[in-house]
Amino acid sequence: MLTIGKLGEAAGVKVPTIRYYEQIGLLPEAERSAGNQRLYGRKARERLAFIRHARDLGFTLEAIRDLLSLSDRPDQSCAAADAIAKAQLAEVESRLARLTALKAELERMVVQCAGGSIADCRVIEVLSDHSLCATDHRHPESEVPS
Amino acid sequence: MLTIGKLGEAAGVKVPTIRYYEQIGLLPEAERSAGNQRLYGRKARERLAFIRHARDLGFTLEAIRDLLSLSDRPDQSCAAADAIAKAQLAEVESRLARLTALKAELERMVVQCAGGSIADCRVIEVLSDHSLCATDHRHPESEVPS
DNA sequence: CCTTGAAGCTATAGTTGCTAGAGACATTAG
DNA sequence: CTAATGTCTCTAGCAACTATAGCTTCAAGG
Repeated sequence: MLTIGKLGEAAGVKVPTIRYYEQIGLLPEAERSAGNQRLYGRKARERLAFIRHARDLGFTLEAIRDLLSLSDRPDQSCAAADAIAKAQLAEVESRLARLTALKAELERMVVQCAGGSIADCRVIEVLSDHSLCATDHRHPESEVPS
Repeated sequence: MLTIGKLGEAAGVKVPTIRYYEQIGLLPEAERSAGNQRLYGRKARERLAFIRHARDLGFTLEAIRDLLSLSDRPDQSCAAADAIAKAQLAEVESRLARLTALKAELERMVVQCAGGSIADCRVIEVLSDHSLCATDHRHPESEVPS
């Protein structure tokens, strides 16, 4: 049995994050020692590793909640899990596309900056005037996931 | 002079967002009409367009605050603005790299899912066991901007 | 056995960048 | 003139944590 600190170290998750996951019901309430400290066994370790890995892959906690409840029913169809993963893939692809466009525009901005004074700064200028953007494209919705 | 609604429409920014920008000091306090409604002139329009454009390019509000205060002093060196833009570019590039890796992994997960039952689901399996990832790479820090 | 320092506990509040709601007043179209 | 928007302020909520305060428990050294 591991204490919360050891578990966090093992899984690469910070201690308050583990407590947070318990609080929102993503992890079950941990067993407690005589002195009221949380103790974790193999199952909790595996569940946390699952969560961590899915977070690394960009799944939201909501999606992870769904995936976890699916993995608790191994006899059912895999379609739902597949759908969640596909949605996540689509999301990642769309973010990639947006970021790629942003990168191009930022690069142009930075390259054109001759290092003079603010008055001639391309960076400020481009930001001030959208029409100075390379093409007449409208900007992507936003680079930050909604 | 525009009302807040017209301004928002013109700039592609929602009304509460404009009020929020004013509240956090990104926009100056607006003039008011006799009936206490906000009124905006050319300068406010330009400033909001600047903010909107910078947000579209992924700059944080903090970075935008800096860029705005730079653009208010047109005689100074452009180096600071350049540095902010370069930092943003680096951030975007790193996110791109991470997302590209995620995409590859998600694609593998999805492709390998044969559509059987959860017990054989690659999606769940890969999430459960990091060692099933294609290579022995450690995952990127996180795909979500910190 | 006792002390000290690290690690754990709870609870609350802060972060970023908004968004949504309530309830009241202002403006405008018909 | 009335009804429908639009705007006002204020507060609370979202994701996914992170940080703080003030306490208790635990493990190791003297």
